[in-house]
Amino acid sequence: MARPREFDEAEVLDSALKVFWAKGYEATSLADIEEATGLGRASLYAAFSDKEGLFTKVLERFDRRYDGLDAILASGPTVRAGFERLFDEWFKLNCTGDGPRGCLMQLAAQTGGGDLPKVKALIGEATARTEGSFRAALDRAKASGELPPGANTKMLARYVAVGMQGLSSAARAGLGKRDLRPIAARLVASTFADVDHAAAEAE
Amino acid sequence: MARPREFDEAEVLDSALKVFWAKGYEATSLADIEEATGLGRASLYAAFSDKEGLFTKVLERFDRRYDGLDAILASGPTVRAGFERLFDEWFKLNCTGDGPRGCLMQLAAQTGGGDLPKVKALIGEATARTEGSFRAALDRAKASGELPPGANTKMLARYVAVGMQGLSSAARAGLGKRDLRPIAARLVASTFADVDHAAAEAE
DNA sequence: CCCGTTTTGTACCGATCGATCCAGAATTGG
DNA sequence: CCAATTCTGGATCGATCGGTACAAAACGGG
Repeated sequence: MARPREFDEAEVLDSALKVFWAKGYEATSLADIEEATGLGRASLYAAFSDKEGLFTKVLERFDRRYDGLDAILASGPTVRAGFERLFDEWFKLNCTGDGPRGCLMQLAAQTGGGDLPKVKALIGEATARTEGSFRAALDRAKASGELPPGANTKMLARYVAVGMQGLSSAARAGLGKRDLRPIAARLVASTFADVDHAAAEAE
Repeated sequence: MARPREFDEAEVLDSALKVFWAKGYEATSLADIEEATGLGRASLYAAFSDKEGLFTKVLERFDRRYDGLDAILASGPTVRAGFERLFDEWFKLNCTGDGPRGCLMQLAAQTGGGDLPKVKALIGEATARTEGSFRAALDRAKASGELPPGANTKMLARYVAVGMQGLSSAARAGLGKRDLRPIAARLVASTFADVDHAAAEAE
């Protein structure tokens, strides 16, 4: 009944994603996006009302990359093995391929449109979801005896999440999988270890 | 012999620091800086040639906040206690007061002027210095028996540094000292603990 | 007291920002 | 073939960007 679109929305979002991922929200201009996507201004604004609207759609799409991670976290023979597999997958997503490194969510949380309310909401939601599934996994570990009964799973979940943010920053700063993998391994190990007891014993 | 300056360079840098710290490099305009410092354009450009020049001076000034940290790291009865004191001080610098939270260096490393060569050099230098002093401290720990002889101090130094980056991100995202202190404590403990042995023993 | 020198306030520069407008191209239903 | 509708390319908008030009203002040396 009318002229059809000449582009695939998913492809456009992927192209825009690369730009935002590489340069951040503020430093990315609509001219950059026009060039990366091949679309004209009018088409962009018709499809995604705003720069902010485009960015939120890009963020939602990026977030979907993590969709399978919860299943991976639950897939291991132990919860700890689940976390190890989770980080393996995380490295595939954020430390390889042609795209930039690190997590776009985390990048956006630091500066990029931190004042944009929708972006802030999306980030908060994603963070809460991540920490929530971490905590659920650690609760399972507590139930199975993999963690001691007194373990503070809320704090430990945040501990892993904060560590992952550190890995993300480091990846963005240029460190590769080779450097970061042992760090991730120790992060996971230290989540399940009685670190204070072990350190006291070592003295 | 000529008209004297009507401003104190250090105060101006501190005012500009707050703006860059809060908004990031790209999102900070010269108009913002004029307003924050009270200076006019001409004075700014006469004193610090560029926006980039101003930012690098600001970064250098920020970096000086960490000057005492190496001494603090070496001040404890044990190396581990030194790290604990270091994080106490780090929290004072990056998690309290009226200023923004988190580390400006880390913020700049993610986006803000990551393409500006001088900024990149400054950040790389600061990172190397931090990891270097961490590693030196861990080597002392190895010599004193606080760490086992086979400990990979280079990796462990990076482990602590990456964890600190995670804390910085989390602080910027809004988490307070109350949330982050136990995480920092576990980070330090896990640096000195034989996490793999301790976790295996727990099973 | 005037001159040389430096700083300061302000107006202004071209470039680019995000966003809008509009005429023409492409499609389907009649 | 026409009408209705949607999409596309390009021109263009006011605002703001970082940076500069310039003249008045504030000093010290002669």
